[in-house]
Amino acid sequence: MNGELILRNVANHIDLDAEEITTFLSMLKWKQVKRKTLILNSGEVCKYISFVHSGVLRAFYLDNQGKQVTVMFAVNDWWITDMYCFLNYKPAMMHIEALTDSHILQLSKKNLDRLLRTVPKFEKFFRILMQNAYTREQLRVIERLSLSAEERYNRFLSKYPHIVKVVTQKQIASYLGVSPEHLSSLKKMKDLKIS
Amino acid sequence: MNGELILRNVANHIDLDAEEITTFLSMLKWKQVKRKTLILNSGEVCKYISFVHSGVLRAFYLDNQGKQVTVMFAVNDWWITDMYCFLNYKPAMMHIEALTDSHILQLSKKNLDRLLRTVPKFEKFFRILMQNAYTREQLRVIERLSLSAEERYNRFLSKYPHIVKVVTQKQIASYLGVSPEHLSSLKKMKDLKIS
DNA sequence: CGTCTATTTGAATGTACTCAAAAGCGGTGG
DNA sequence: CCACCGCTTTTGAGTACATTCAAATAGACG
Repeated sequence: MNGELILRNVANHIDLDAEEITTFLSMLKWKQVKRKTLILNSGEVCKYISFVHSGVLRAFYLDNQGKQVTVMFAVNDWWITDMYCFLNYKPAMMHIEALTDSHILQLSKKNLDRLLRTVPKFEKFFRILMQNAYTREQLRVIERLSLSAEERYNRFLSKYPHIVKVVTQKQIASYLGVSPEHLSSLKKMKDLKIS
Repeated sequence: MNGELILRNVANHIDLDAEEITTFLSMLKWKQVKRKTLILNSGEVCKYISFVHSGVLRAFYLDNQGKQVTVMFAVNDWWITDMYCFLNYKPAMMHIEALTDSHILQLSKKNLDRLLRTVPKFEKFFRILMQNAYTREQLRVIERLSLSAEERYNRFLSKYPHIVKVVTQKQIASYLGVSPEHLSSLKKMKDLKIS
């Protein structure tokens, strides 16, 4: 329960001196959340970007038929927020829920702006964060457009084995864009092939 | 044929003094490309990020069945590259072609790195560029997962009317993830509804 | 003007969805 | 500690949406 993990996360991309570390840490708010808690509700302003120290969170969008669309999962050492709404002070489109009891560190938009002004190095850090998020999301688009449901499922399994262990199949289905029933039948076909 | 457009693009997010402007411009390479030219081929290292001064470009991915998947369009005042491969010196996954005769300004990875070191303000500029790219791509994922082909087509029409005018229907189909035949029939159904 | 590609049209096919019901699993309270 | 409850997963049938293939038409470019 200290800031080591997040500091290492930052240190992957930029070097901070002791004072900058203090400034940064002072802007973060520790939060402990229980399983099934929503840390963000659609409609409310998304004030924070959250770093997951431990646990698993999920962002999802409720479409107009009430279906949950899983936008992202976040396990420890990941950042999560409704980025568009966070950056633009807009009401959130997404919900963010804890899938397990979790410890998170929250940085408010105000503190982020202050941080970027006072410690410009963080511009670089967030540039890289955004770069990675962008290229990951672009790859997801490409895979959605060029791969079958089965291939997408296999890639998910090999890319995020640690996530597979901790989320339900229904949630994976809604991330991949297939119905849970169909995902179930894909799994069955896979088993038949093996045996 | 001067740097006004790109300087205004940059000035939207950061303020540069005369010297910084000179430095920046000196790192750019003007290029004139004819319709149907590939400025990037899949497999070759993606050396440049390109700013479109005039014309229309398209990035696409060739899937293992030889089908073209349109990753993005870029009209004037937009940036385009195979971001992942550009940033990581990897062989490109995409092709980038000019759909019309175009004027572009190219910034090499080396110059970008140098620019970020010598004019740190550009960290902010590229952070914002990446932010916008990320949130746009995330919205695309959400729309792909929650909207029907018809709705996605309608959103494309209203969001990118200027692009609709200059690209073929087949290319739009491959951006939206539907077959060109099906997009054609969607259009027909729309016409019937109106009349 | 001729050629090449895009678009349209229609038929047959397939992939994935919806709906309904049964089985499995985990968490909770008695 | 066990029994029950609720949610997830599985299974199957029927359906819908979108694809593939083939052929005709229309448009764009040299």
